[in-house]
Amino acid sequence: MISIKDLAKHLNISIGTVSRALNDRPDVNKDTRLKVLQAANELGYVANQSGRSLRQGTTNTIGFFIESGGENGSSNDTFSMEVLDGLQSVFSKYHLDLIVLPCSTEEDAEDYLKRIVARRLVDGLILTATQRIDSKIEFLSKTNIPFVALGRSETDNKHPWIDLDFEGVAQLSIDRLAKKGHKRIAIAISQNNLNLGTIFLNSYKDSLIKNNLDFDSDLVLHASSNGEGGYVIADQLLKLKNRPTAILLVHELMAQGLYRRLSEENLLAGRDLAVIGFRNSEQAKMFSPSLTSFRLSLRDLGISLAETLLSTMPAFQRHYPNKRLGYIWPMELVEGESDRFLIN
Amino acid sequence: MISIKDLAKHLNISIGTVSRALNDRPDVNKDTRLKVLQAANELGYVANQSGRSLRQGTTNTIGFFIESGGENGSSNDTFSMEVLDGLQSVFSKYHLDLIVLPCSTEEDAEDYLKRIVARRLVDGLILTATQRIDSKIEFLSKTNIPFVALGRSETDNKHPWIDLDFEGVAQLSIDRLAKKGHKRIAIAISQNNLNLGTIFLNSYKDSLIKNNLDFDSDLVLHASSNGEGGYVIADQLLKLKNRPTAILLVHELMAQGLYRRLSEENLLAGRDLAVIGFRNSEQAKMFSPSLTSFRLSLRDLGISLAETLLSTMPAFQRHYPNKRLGYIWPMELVEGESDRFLIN
DNA sequence: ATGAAAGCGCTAACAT
DNA sequence: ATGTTAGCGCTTTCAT
Repeated sequence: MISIKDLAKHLNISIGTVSRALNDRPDVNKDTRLKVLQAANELGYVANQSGRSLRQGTTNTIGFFIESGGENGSSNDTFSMEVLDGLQSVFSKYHLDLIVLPCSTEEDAEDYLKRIVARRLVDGLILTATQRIDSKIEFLSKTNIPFVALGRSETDNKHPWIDLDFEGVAQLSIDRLAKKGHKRIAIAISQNNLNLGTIFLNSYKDSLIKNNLDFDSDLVLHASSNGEGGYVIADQLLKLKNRPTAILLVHELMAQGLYRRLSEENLLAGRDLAVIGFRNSEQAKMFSPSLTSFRLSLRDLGISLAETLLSTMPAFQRHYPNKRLGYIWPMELVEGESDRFLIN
Repeated sequence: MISIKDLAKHLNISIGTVSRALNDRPDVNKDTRLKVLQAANELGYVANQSGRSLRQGTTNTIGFFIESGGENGSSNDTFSMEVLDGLQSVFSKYHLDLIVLPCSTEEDAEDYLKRIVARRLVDGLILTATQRIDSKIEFLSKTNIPFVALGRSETDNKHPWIDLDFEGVAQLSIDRLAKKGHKRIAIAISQNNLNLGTIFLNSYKDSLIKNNLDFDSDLVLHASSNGEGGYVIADQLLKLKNRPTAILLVHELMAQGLYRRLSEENLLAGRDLAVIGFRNSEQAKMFSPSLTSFRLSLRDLGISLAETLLSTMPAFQRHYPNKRLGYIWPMELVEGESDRFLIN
């Protein structure tokens, strides 16, 4: 592999000049710059990142933290891809590379982050899998590495975050169902430690009150955020002596298992039970009946995450002067068939 | 952030000894080593990766290449997570970190890889999104960076690869459907450039011949590998004057849209049309009717990918002496309800 | 068993 | 505008 020394020798100029030319410094002759860039291109020279990082103390790399090993029911799969693309569309403007840092199930997330930070692998981090009490946030706040969290947390150290509008979704859903005459509305929330469950549940309660509906703890169902979880929830729901007429899901994947369990009893969403899912994924439309759920642009979310992060990084914040610290990402109702019917 | 110099000063010994102690060199006093490790732990010292990389010419990092921006219909989402976990379970034994390298839709994959390789970001690569003719493979073969491809390619430069058993799936499926009396069996393949489509289609043809069934090009349907694609395919299928009685899907996500379109005509998979999906994801069981498809352990696949890669890396190949270059990953039929019925 | 020092590739400060 | 050189943090060779 070719180094800057080789390139300089090849051109018969000093490595200093080569470096300056490649880094677009102003104090370099136009012709020289051209020659250098051309030679670099021809010989396929790209700066060794370790050399640069060591010298500059910066890696030009942003890390996107996730937890691998989808067994735990999050499986936010398709989600990430589009978000990643949005992130990259911003970072690429500043020649920042995005890498995904998957923390294995076998490793403690905080230990993992400690290693990443200490090794100086990235200049900034995007955090996911935010928990209600989150040691990752606590740790990162102590270091001075810039980061932005996807998801609110009660562990709030004045760090920037963006979260989905769980309140809005819960409220709009309950309002809508109440208007259709539903009195007993269940809610399916995830059983893991993520913060969103709590937020969603609280908004659900508030919205019930607003609509003069009674809260019944029997109607709060817990399961994992996937198809299986939906099946379990439908099963619990069917066993209730006083069944709800509607249900609100914290994760759209749950709909699959829910529909399945209903069909086993010859019941149908949108006829026997009103169902509202959470995120309007590409799949929502393909359910039968199609799932009423909430749309958001994941790519735009990625863009906003990137901009928020950059606004906290000294080298870039001039580009993004007035970013908010916390931001609730709006979601828009997409009417489906799954909550079509009215209660007399 | 603390450096090895600080640590050495703190302990009143030379940085050479500290380095040796931390790297488990034999020629260091037991007590010294203990003291160093303890101090490192206390002060939270972790070696700066750039410094190490620069000196050693190695990064102790493996890259997992993917293409971000799921619009293109691959959306292999949940897939990756489990594979990643398998990979990490192997790499962690050797203190190798795994990072995911998402190539944005806006960037050419080969250019992206060139940058990654030239910057010396990783010691080895796992390639995905393998194409029939794949410039990524061609490029990587020219460099001397170790890599393993997930997916076969006609661009074969004696590089290691692992691929799913498309032949086996096609053959078992056709045999099974033929045995149930089906004479007209359609196949839904992906419209992108990935190699798997070709392989799947060829095996399908071969298996038809083996079962004395006629090949009809009308029964080869193309669409994107997602719910939407399944909808489109069902639509095409319904328009055929001479409809097939069974269909084989190259991607299980297609089943969603297919079921949907069928339901719009009051048709049902497993009663009016036999459907066999590809991978038995967690979702398959949650379809109604449940989807006959093929199981594989993604975690084990990840483990095998990792081992294959290591077997080509000089520093590790002694641990994995006799790995094959190419390997077809077996898949096991899981009977569902979607192909239940018999043709008289 | 330990210390001293070279040098990996790069950028930036200083010199010219 | 260009050349020269120190030094980022680390490992490893050569002394001792």
